[in-house]
Amino acid sequence: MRRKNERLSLDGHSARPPAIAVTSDRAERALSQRGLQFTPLRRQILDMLIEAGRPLGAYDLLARQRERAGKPFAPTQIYRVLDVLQAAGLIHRLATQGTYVVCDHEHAAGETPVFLVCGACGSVAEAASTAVEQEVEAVAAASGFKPIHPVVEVEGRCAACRAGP
Amino acid sequence: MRRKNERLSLDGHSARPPAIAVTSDRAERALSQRGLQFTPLRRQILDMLIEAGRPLGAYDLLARQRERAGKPFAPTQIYRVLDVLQAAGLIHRLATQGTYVVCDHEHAAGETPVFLVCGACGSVAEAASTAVEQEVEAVAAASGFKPIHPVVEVEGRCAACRAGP
DNA sequence: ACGACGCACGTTATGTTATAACGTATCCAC
DNA sequence: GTGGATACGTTATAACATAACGTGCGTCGT
Ligand SMILES: [Zn+2]
Ligand SMILES: [Zn+2]
Ligand SMILES: [Zn+2]
Ligand SMILES: [Zn+2]
Repeated sequence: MRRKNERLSLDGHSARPPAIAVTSDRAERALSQRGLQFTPLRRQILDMLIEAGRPLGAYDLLARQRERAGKPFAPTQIYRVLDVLQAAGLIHRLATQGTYVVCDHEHAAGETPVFLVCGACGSVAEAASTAVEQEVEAVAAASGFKPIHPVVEVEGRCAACRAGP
Repeated sequence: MRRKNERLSLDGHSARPPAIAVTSDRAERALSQRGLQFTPLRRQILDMLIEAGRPLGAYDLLARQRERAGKPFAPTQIYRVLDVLQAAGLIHRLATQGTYVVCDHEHAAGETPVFLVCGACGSVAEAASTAVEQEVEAVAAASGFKPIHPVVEVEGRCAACRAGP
């Protein structure tokens, strides 16, 4: 049962900018749709994640923000910003690592994000798959379970690390 | 005796042998195949997870082991045991929760474990799906990524919680 | 004007999960 | 008997996350 409506928007290696650039406009819209604002602090945290081009931990962001602002910051503040950005669909949390990464995609309903995490170089690529979503749904349906938030993270080896040292 | 996981764990599409109980024999075999031993400490931790019938955190296990032994234990010791049991395929770590749960299945190659986590009652059912494995493989192949360890955890509502309060 | 409300941010403290680094003992192959 | 692998003990620290409470500010209904 091969589904042909698969969308595989894979955006290569994390060193490169995302295919769908996360712009101020996108963030602005995503937040204001929810009655929230794209404040300077939120912009700064999001910018850090964009610039890093890879997942960062909350305390990593905390340290960078302290440098950047020259002021003390508390973990709480970072986590609050991360919660908001995540709720707005601008970033994802990687459960296997406890890190946060910019979202590459405009997610349509019926698509599950799939994260390809290279165990060698640490790069993470985000894809979105309707087929994975459907198969997960099938597994859940078999036990009467209703999926709300599927998490799919795959540890493995990226193309670059398979090719050379 | 605590209520065991209900037999929700089906796999996607193919008939497969029913989930097996985790016995001492299974543990003994799984470990010795790797040149490791099923020591008293390892047995105790595994037993706790079996008796609990649900995922437990490392520090939860630590506290129980301290009670049980009347001796002080260090987190390191627990994590070492968990690492060994996980490597032997006897338990799984749930990344979304930071907890550990006994494995329900004899996993065949080509099957991805799928965890159905009820956000209402906290129950976790394990399933195994070849279809999910294949679709994840397809997504990975599109970017030259080689999957080694797929993680699939689905937050949602279990059959019981959908039925009534 | 005024109060009630929601959002955004600041601050202090604490809780939870996981690993580093080093030491001891045992067994077994060479 | 030396070296390697396994297993366990101990101390300390790192990394991730939340609780609880307070301030300021704009908006809205009255
Ligand atoms: Zn995304
Ligand atoms: Zn790589
Ligand atoms: Zn399993
Ligand atoms: Zn439930």
